[in-house]
Amino acid sequence: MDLDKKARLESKGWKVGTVSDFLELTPEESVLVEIKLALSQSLKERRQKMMTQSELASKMSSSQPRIAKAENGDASVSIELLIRAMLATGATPQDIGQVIAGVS
Amino acid sequence: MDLDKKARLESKGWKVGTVSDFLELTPEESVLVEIKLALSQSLKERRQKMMTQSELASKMSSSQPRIAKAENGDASVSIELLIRAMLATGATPQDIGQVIAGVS
DNA sequence: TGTTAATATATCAAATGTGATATAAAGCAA
DNA sequence: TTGCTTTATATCACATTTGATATATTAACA
Repeated sequence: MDLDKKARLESKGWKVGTVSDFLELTPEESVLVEIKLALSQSLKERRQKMMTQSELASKMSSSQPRIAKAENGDASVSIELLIRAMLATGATPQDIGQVIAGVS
Repeated sequence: MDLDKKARLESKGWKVGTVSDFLELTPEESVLVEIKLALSQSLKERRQKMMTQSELASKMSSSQPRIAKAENGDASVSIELLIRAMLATGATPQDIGQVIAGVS
């Protein structure tokens, strides 16, 4: 993973620390972050095709700002919320499984 | 979903309410619970083949009681923890994706 | 039986994630 | 430009999830 990716992660609140700290992320930690980012991206693509962030938010009783963070890979968003949002766009477990399986 | 399944969920802390409340769970909510249970089961099977709950807990700086809850589908366990635990058993994103895709 | 390892249950303070609100910024058409 | 819609950012009180600890239960076996 290059420094641009590191910078992108840091700007979203991911605590990747210094370069050496970053390189010391365990594979498990890295994979978890990558899973979250993959879900974020997929969510954004799906949602944009069919509704606004506000519409999705009310469908799942969340808030537009939280959807914005979810789609931007903000570190404060749980996988749980990402999956709930995917489901609210009509994604099936198969769709979600495929996104996760596509990581790494 | 039958009443036995409802009883099983309730005993683990899932707030499924009365029968009518239970039947009014949205498909999204049901699928989310099923994803969690599928991950729990897969985690238990994988972990049992290679280590104790305590060993897994220290691998991922969690605690043995939390692993027990994760494996028993307790409602207090997040998908995040379930996935972290799966990764700690050596599961790949493909493995995890397959478990989720197998739901429903 | 008794002893030990493994797992399950209970409790709790601290950390993390949450929706709500306000508001700023960006996009886009008239 | 002006309006209007959508998305992004900031803040915060509240709820959920957390690891830790203690302890109870179960399992396996001498």
